[in-house]
Amino acid sequence: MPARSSPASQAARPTAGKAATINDIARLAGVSKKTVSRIINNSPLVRKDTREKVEALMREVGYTPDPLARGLAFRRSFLIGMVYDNPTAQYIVDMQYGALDALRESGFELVVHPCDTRSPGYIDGVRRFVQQQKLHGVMLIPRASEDQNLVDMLAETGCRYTRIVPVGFDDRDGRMIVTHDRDGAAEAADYLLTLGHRDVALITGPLAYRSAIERTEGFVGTFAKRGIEVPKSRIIEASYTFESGVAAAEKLLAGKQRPTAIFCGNDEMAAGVYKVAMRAGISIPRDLSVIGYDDSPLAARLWPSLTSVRRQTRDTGRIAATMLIRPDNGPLPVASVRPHLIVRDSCQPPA
Amino acid sequence: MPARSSPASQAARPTAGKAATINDIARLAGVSKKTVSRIINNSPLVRKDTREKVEALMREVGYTPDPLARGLAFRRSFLIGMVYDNPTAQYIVDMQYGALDALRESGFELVVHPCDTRSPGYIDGVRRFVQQQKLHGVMLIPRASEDQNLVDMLAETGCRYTRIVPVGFDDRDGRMIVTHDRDGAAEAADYLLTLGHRDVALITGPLAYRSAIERTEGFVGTFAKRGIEVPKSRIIEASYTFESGVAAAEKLLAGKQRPTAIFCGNDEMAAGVYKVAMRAGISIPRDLSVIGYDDSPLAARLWPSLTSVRRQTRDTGRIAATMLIRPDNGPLPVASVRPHLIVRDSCQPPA
DNA sequence: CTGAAAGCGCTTACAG
DNA sequence: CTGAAAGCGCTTACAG
Repeated sequence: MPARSSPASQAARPTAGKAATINDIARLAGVSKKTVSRIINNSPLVRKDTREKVEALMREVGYTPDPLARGLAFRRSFLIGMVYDNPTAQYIVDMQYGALDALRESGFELVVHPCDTRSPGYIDGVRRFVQQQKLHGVMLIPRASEDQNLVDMLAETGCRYTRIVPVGFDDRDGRMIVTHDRDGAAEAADYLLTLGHRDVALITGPLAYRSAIERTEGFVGTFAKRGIEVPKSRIIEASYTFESGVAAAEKLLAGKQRPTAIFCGNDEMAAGVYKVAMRAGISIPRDLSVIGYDDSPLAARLWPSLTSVRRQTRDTGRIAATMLIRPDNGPLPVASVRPHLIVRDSCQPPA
Repeated sequence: MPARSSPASQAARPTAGKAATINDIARLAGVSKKTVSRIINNSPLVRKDTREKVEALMREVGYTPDPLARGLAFRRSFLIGMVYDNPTAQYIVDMQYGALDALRESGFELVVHPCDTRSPGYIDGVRRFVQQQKLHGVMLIPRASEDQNLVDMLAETGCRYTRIVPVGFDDRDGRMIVTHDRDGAAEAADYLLTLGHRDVALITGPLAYRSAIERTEGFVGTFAKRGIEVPKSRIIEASYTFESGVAAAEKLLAGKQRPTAIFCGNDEMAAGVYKVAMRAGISIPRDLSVIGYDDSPLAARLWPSLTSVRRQTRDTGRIAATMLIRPDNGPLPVASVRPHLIVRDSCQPPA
């Protein structure tokens, strides 16, 4: 059989149907595949002109390395996991958008993993997710991010992670983004103080979560600084749901001694306050001022539109993902995101 | 060097730190790795007792095949992509939950890919996503699912897909889930007719989308069957946003000749109607009945709570993902999901 | 700065 | 029904 029809000489260029591989690039460029590999991985051990020649070729051929093959050799995939236990759809979607902002053109993809932190096996579920997929890293979203058992498991398996948490968590590794909830609540309190409110109430999320504690302390503390104590009877612990907001509002708005303003731990519960007030003929904001937290789509759609504390959710997601795909995995400075008040139509000075 | 300390004899059991591989299982079970591979892939060409023995061993060791290695050999990953261009967060999250219901314990994971169908390069973006990740399949969510160019690109690259679409799309391949929007709108119309409404109005989504057309025709057609024509002046095309709902409602509610009821193509626009009505002192439902579409969280949180058409979003996502991971890739019967009306407090007979 | 060999953990194609 | 060889497209470990 004549040697000239050897497969090697036929495959001088990759076929249109099949994608080019590292071998094609190496052969076409006249270098070893190891050199191509070095270029893919941004190794400094490549001469500049070699790098440029090969990179031009890769662009021309439209070559991108196969993440499956790279993952197998690296023993680590190019997938970022997002682990969350949060009922607020807009928050989750914003966080996903933010993460994808950072991941775009990076070769990494985002794999979603909602879970139920109250179910006993959930940590094992995350462990299997992380280990089977050989995840490059995971983003821990509130409230799952507050679970130290989850973080310990991740540290034990050696999986890198970033946590999105309020102030008050151990920051020795630096891989966290701190959401200054206290500041957001304080800004809401300042605003109400400025309007002249003195008799205010608070509907908080479950105080088992640090974020709920931070928001409560931020609000109550700001009034305390002005010498105004918010009495215990004006603070109701609810569960971040609409229904729990309704129940809390019913208590607060029952008697004659109503507060002139209510600050809610999220917009869902604020919507519950709206419902109770509307039903009772209590006019917002004339008879009652209301402030929410989250600045969810709900806030602008309620009537009157709801003043609320906006979180930088998309930015937060972007920062968290950026941390995970940094080439070096050393300690990082702790990142901070600050909430701020969006003033709409739900507050005015007390009557 | 004595032969007894050979690596092979030391590695009789996989180490605690390292996960077992197909080689460990094969050696421990006394079969070839090819036989283990057949068992992983549910090949019928394995004797029953061999299969049971090996499966027991895999459970005992806690073995799961590496999706990276399998993907490399198969030339296809174990990832399902979700491609969407939809602003409604709850809809997207529900669809993700549904897909994950189907993917749980299957070895597949869900990779999200939001995109902007109005940007010129978006189809190339999806193509790169699909090809680089060697996706097992993609779910096409409305409204991206209506884009024939997208579907054509996918067919060309050989990537399997499922589309979630209204009635009216080519179903030769069967890989679609039909969301009978027309029926949902008809049910809303029937309900208003039963309450006695005759002078009704309609705020639709962009009629460039088949789903908006279906909802419009379902509503108008049901009135037509009763001999009632909905005049063109009572039909306003908006863009599914809150703001566009506000603008449409302002037109419809301006003069003295107001309709007694308004059906909206989604809840966002219905919230816009609420805002305009509230501001104008038009009482819902006394002076005006309103129906939305989506049954989003907003519906229950508005006051009065909004009657709305519920879509089986989570079921839809589950069915779409189930289709994609079926072992056979042949033609399938077209799946159907039916919307239904959730009656709340926003409608009553006309004054 | 560059490369040849071996390996990551699976499957395909072939043989029996 | 079972298996030995080669290969998927990369990287690691070593050598130069």
